[in-house]
Amino acid sequence: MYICSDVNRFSMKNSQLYKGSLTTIVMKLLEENGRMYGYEITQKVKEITKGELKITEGALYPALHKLEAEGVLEVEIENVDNRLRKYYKLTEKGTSETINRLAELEEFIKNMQSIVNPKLT
Amino acid sequence: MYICSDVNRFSMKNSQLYKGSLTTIVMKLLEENGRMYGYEITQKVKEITKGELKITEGALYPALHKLEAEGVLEVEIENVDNRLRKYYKLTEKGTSETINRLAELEEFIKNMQSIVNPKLT
DNA sequence: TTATATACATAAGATTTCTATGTATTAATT
DNA sequence: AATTAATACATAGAAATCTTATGTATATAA
Repeated sequence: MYICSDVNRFSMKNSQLYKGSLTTIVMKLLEENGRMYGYEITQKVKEITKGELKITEGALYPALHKLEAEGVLEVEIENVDNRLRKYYKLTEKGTSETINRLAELEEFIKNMQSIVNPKLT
Repeated sequence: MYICSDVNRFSMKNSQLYKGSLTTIVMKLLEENGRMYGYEITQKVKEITKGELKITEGALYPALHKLEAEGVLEVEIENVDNRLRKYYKLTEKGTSETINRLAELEEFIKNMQSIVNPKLT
């Protein structure tokens, strides 16, 4: 019988703000690191944000599959220590898409800062 | 007969990134301006972001109703030029919630910048 | 031997947002 | 005079995304 030991498998209080930013984060990390597999992405994000953002598997894997279906990512399956790994990397299309996404992110951050701190604008 | 003249009533290419930030934006604007009505909020955001972010009515009005139901906002209905206006302002609870939200927003922006620009971290 | 870490997956439900439509008044344009 | 645009609210259906929960499987640490 399978027993699920639910310790730290999920994010707990991820701010609503992160909604909509998952694919941008994934694409940026892949641009930076060449290729990564799903689990590695979750760990990397946790590390970068000092544990503040925990990407859930239920969000990540479907997102990766969608990006692959859209031709943004391509996958290489490997076997490491008898364990399956699916390495993802940006396609050519994905690379140019990432440039757009990062520009959008910069604009977004600028706009949010304008709203939060209208004096500086 | 009613004819809908659909010019500029909706946002067009709002980045996915804005998903999840609507209530934070609304709360911050109300903290800043004391009280505002829905239409005013849409115009203010358009102005602040120089037309880049256009809040849709289909998103805003349900969000305002929900925040009111949660006790974050309270409403004062007024009649101006034969037109209905519903002014919203933060409740006491809403004011303290806003402080939390803005802290979360700062963290979020910091984390997103860490991801985009890992060298500076 | 039990739990944790690694590594994938999907389905149900909740939530949010977009698109489209609806009503109504006033102001501007043609 | 008639039409369009602007002001001001509203809601319903669909789409998209994310959370929660569950499932399978191997390797390692306690």
